[in-house]
Amino acid sequence: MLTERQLLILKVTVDDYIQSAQPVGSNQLAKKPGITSSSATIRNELAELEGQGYLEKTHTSSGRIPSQKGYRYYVDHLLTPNPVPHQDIVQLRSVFEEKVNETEEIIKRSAGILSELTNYTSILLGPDIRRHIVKKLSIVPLSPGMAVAIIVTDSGHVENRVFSIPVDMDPSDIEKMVNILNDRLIGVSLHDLHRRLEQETLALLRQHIERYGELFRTFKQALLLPRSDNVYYGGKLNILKQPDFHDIQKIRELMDVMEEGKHIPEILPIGAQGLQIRIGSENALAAMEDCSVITVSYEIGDEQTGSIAIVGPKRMDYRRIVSLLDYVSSDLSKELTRLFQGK
Amino acid sequence: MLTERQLLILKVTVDDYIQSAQPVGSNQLAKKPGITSSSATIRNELAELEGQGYLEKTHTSSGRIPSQKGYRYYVDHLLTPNPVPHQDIVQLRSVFEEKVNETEEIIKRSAGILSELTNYTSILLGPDIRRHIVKKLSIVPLSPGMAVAIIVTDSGHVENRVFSIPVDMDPSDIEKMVNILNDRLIGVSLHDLHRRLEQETLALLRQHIERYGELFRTFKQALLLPRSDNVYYGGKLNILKQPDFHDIQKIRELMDVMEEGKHIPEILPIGAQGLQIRIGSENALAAMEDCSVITVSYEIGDEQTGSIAIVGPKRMDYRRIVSLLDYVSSDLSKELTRLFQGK
DNA sequence: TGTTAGCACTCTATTGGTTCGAGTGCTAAG
DNA sequence: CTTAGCACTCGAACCAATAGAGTGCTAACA
Repeated sequence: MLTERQLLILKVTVDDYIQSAQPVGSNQLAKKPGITSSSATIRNELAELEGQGYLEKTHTSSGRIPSQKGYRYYVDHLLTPNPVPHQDIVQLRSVFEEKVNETEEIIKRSAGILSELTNYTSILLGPDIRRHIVKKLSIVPLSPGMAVAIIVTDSGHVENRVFSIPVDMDPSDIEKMVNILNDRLIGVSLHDLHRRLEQETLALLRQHIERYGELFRTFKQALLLPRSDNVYYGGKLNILKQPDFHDIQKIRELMDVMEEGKHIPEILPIGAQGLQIRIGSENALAAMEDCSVITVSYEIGDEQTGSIAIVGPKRMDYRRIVSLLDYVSSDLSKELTRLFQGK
Repeated sequence: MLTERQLLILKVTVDDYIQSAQPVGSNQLAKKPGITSSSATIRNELAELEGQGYLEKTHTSSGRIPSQKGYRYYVDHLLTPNPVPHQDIVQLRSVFEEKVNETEEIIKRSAGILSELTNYTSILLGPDIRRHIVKKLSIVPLSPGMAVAIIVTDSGHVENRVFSIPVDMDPSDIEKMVNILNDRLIGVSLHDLHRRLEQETLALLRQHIERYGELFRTFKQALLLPRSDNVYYGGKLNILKQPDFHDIQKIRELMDVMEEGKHIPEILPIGAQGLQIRIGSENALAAMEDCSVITVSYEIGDEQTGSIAIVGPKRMDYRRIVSLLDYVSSDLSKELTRLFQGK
């Protein structure tokens, strides 16, 4: 195990490397405030830390950099929280100062601010819209063969799809259908919508509407494609600011992974509570083996949850980001719950 | 002016450079089919073309690369169209084969395919939504103090905003308001909506609804923010594939410009009809001085227009892209008009 | 026994010199 | 007007030498 002095040296080494991105040597460390030993002693300790796998050398006579194990130990045991600066708080709070009412918009803007503040990339995951409850359904005819279906949920989220209807459909039939749908489906979650649609309304529709078949089929199909995702990125380009990423090939792989929100399950530990840190190869994706991801969950009301993540180089400023995410998580939980609680 | 042989040499030089990204020398050119002169003659002609500003050297003893003027001459006078390959057509047509009915979705997917096909970045601009016509308005109460306003347009586009309402609002008053709004505003364009809202409905609302003031104010405000933009990008990351862009700083500037759809007016010649090519510094933005942008407009019905653009390096494959955009433009015009004409 | 000064050693990064090759411009002959 | 020939230029690649930062080890010291 590690002595007090070794812990100190490990911590200072990681801190310094996080700050400078340069391998750190014994002389440099000896000069740091808080360290009293001479460079020779430090050299011995560094050798020991390297022997135990916490540090690495880039080449035989270079300074040390933290290994994966070193970072892991650092975040698990050596991380001292530091308060979020007032300035950051002001900027984060600005999201709530403008009168923005949509959950989605708030989350989106938070992502932007978070990435600006950190110079890393942020990923915010909104609450699972499938748990939202149908508040109202409507169908608006557009042209003889087309109509748009609209679903409003209790959160104020609006889903809409254009679908085709029989050309000579009687408008009153559409109205009847909307009435039946609303009668039966208000209060149902989006998750259950499709099933309930079939179970509860099909028979009724058959009973009251001529030529319900074609209409019902395209309508059902329209609702099937769950298109909109609720992932918001901030500062995807910040990757380009990090000196750690100089290989254009690597950058491309990384941005590719983040491009379409397709790999979210692999990037974020969904469902995990509280704060999670994944360092380097702890990430599921090969493209992210040089990255660290810090994730924290937040809650809206008692049921719904979302995630906030920061993606940066392994050499990211863990201390700052952890504090920041802690703050944002509780702030977002509080404000979104407040916005939501009136339901 | 230029002789026949000079024109030939200029064309072959540009073609070769577009293909190889390497400065092209006299020996190389002499070997090309279609060129009969010796390398010495070609050297003389190259010197002449350089003298007239069509070609440049990267250093004293290098081969030639096209100058801005050279590219300009090339696209204006030397571009011979080549038919769009069957394979590309198949891929482009696939957008219309799936039953996607939303204009926006079609445009979005076209952007994706176009970028895949070209390995450049595509920007598609949808028709100006402000010209769309209101088909239906509705207000759905969410919670005591909140409601969501929904506007459906004739194109099937749905705009929605959450806004606050007086907490003890009478539900029947909201219904009245919706009736008045629909009565007066259906058929109005989104562009005129705000003005007409005030002119035509305010007096009526005052007459029929208690405490219309607060409701009307927040409703109006909600409709004011014209949030959603109708710009779709495809393959933003393709920039990273181009060997011309190796400087990470440049890449960042470029991606920055394209990030938020903020600089669209500067990137695209909006309103221009037909095909436009902007080469290098002909672009308005400094970040794009190493890029070329090829733009083509398309029409939906007789009134609405949009733009399709491809952004690539100056050394882009003008011939291929021009043909491709010509095709896509007419195809998109045709299909979207068809989708739309039933109105 | 733990700490430290001193020193030889290692490895990188930088610099300058050399060579190789592709390409040019010019001249003179065809 | 065209072309062969040749001297010249410049970048890229390679190599050696050097400086500098850092290490590991040994021996002296508290």
